[in-house]
Amino acid sequence: MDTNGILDTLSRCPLFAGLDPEGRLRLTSQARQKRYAAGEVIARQDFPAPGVFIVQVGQVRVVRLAPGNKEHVLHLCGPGQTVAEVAVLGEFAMPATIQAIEETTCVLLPAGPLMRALREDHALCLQLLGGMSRWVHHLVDLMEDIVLRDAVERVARYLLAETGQDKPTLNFAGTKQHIASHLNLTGETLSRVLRRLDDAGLITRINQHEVRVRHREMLGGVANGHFPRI
Amino acid sequence: MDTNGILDTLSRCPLFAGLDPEGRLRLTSQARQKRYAAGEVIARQDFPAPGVFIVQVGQVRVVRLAPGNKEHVLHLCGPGQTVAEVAVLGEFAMPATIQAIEETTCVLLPAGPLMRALREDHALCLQLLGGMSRWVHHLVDLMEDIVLRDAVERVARYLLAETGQDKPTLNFAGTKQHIASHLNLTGETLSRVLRRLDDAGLITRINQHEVRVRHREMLGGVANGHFPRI
DNA sequence: TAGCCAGATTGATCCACGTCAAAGTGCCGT
DNA sequence: ACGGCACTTTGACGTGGATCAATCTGGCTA
Repeated sequence: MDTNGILDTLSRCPLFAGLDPEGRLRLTSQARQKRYAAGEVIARQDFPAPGVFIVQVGQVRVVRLAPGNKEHVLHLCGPGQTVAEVAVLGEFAMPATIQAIEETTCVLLPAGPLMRALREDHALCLQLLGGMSRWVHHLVDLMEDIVLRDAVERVARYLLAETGQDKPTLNFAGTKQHIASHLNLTGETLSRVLRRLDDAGLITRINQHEVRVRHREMLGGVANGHFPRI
Repeated sequence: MDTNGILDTLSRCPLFAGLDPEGRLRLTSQARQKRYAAGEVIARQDFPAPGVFIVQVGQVRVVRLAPGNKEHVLHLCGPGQTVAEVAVLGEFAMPATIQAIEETTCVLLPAGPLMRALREDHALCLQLLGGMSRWVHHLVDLMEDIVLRDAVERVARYLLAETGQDKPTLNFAGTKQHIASHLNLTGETLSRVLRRLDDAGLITRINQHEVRVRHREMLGGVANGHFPRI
């Protein structure tokens, strides 16, 4: 087992980075590395969480499933991010399914040892508390987006959040459907919105998987409800 | 200052009930009791959180405000429930406004002392971690409701959640607008939905403020997408 | 290189819910 | 008992985004 790799992953992960090396080492000894194919389900909604997963390589989606083939992508996670903390720490069934959307490797910190570590390690406890607050904050923001903003605003905000003026190009991880679902849109609507933004000259669709942001500040205006007259 | 009352409130509050009496006492010594008129703002979005509030008497709403006079009620809290934990523990600005919707008294645990206590008291830390997970869980559920279910289903679920077969009658706290906003509906739509459910015989609208659930299991069916043919 | 297939795009149509407007209801103070 | 006022209910109408149904695109296999 690649103990060094695991240790390394832990120190790169915001949730565990603040820990003292000794505590990290203790956790590492219990951890396992897991590999998943694209599309594979990592942990299933309504089942107990096997532990906390830290994404090492690849991309993972957290998706809530509901009757009638409905689904909603709560979160898209890349390397360094953690999933399933909530279910583990709250000791309830997974509120959502975790699925790899490309070939992915994760570190799994099994629930039992983690909870035991938690009972002893105060620093770890504080770290996780912070991480959890950030989760709530993120969810509230997501909620605001979905409830209070229309499609164009949501897409504009997403584009701004995922790019910077140093890195104006965004290439979509996985399918656009996943992104659309994350923004609570259909693929069709996302497509149409991107077209409108392109027509307005705010972005350029380079190809199916890449978009370049042209005017950040104007896009910011759109995100706040001022779509330029056509 | 009513120290006994505060201690009592803490032991009744799920978040602090598990604490040993000594720890509770320490917290109590720093706590203050506050009284608010109906409609008064307790803590404002985007400002630092003064501390954690525990509702003693009355009713409080947690509401997210957005440009364009838009708002969304994230949570309605009664006695024993806590608000603002997230902002305090995550050490960021309040993601939402807290407002009394009737005459209300709260216990305020100021942020500084609470964080200091947190650094020393491991049990407290674990308690809060659990509470936070429950918050996330609640938000994810709320999200599912809003994103994946239609108006009738949401109202049906709300009615079921707020009543029991021993207590089939629900009387609305505050205005119906607040409830409607919580379910991401307008007052008008809520009104229409209640009427339809009444017409179908599933509930009875006793008066403007009270509803009686007649057929729990049928309402459960409605909540899962089977509205009876008219 | 042709052919295939998943996903993306575009257009046409639909519908749940919001918005606006007009009663209706019930509570309060005088 | 009478207004007045805030909230609710109901109706008429508009619309954003979903749905359905063709193409279109681009990567992969043979």
